[in-house]
Amino acid sequence: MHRLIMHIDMDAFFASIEQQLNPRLRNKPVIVIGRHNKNRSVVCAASYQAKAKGIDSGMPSWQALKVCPDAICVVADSAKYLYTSQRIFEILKEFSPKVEMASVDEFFLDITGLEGLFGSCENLSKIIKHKIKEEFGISCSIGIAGTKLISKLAAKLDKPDGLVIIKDEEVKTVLKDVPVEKICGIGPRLKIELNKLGIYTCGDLSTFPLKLLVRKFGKLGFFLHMASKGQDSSSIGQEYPPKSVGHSQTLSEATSDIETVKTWLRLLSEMVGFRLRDLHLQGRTIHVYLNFGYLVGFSKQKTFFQATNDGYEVFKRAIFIAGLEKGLKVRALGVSVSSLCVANQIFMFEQEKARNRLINSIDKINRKFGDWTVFPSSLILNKSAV
DNA sequence: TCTGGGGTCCTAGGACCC
DNA sequence: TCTGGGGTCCTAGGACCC
Repeated sequence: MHRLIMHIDMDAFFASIEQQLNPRLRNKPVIVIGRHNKNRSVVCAASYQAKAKGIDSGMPSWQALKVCPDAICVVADSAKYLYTSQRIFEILKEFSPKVEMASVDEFFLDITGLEGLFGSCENLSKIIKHKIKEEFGISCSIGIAGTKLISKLAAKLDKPDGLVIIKDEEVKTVLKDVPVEKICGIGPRLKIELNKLGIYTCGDLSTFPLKLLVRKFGKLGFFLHMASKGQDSSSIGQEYPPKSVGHSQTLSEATSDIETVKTWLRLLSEMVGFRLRDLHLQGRTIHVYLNFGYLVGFSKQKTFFQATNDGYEVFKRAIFIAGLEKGLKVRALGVSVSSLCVANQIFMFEQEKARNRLINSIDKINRKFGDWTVFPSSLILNKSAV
């Protein structure tokens, strides 16, 4: 049986939620930004009224405000969006057990065999759109095709509130004139490289010799070839544990004070440790990243014999790896942990056992009364920034 | 005013083992 | 005499996605 994949792409998700929750924002150009400082943020989402003025996500917010001075800025509240996203996931699960949350605002649904049950794909799409609209007051665009790749492309072709169905026999014709950069996985760099080879559309890409693509791009060459023909065998609904957990922060202004840098590393390490413990994971590889300005910085990593999810331990290792020197002007920094495995530490020594009891108690308090009710005293100067 | 923060995957070179 | 080839792990860096 032919597979049938539905891609559900929420329209201006963050901005739509904000407009729905605050009627004063409706029908107005709204931009959702990542942090309070309008000059050092980027647009996470723009309402369709803002998009009409030329604003789109990823744009620096100062630039967005230059383009559209009357845009209303709202600071992103990821907990709200994640909650809505999970609720949408639950709704979709009622239709098919094979659902996948591709990102906070995108879902894949395997609807193979469901057309009969709901009359047609169009009808099923209408029902899903209606359910989401009824519950959250927001719209989505739906793409349906035989593969994840093409269904995702289809959903983008008619936004907002669109529905595009691409049948297997139509794929070749539809893709022929689609610019290569519309394919998920082909970004700005790859676009330039392909253009240099005279490849501008998926049609161009599909007739380019596979041998040459592989010689130039390696494994990626295979993907490009398959993608240009709309072929993609990846399945839906497989859940994988995370491969890394990290946090990073851009400072409001660059600092050369090592103590401030250490304080931030401690905070980020504690946040990473807390999330790892929440996920019942621990990791052996610690990555530290320090940025000193535009395109200047480094990232270092080291793999340790013993896995950890203790924020203080992550911090100590991060400091060791970073080897902080005087005179560095730090603008942004990050800590992440990978080489993850299930946390099942056995503590041999009384001191370790006591430390573990302490961490568990702090986690319990913080879960009950909110993050950072209890926090390391060395963070006291910076708690306002948390 | 001058680009966030969360991730994934791939590559290439080096070390090391058998 | 003096070194093949496969495999794995580690590290740094880059491209890409939302």
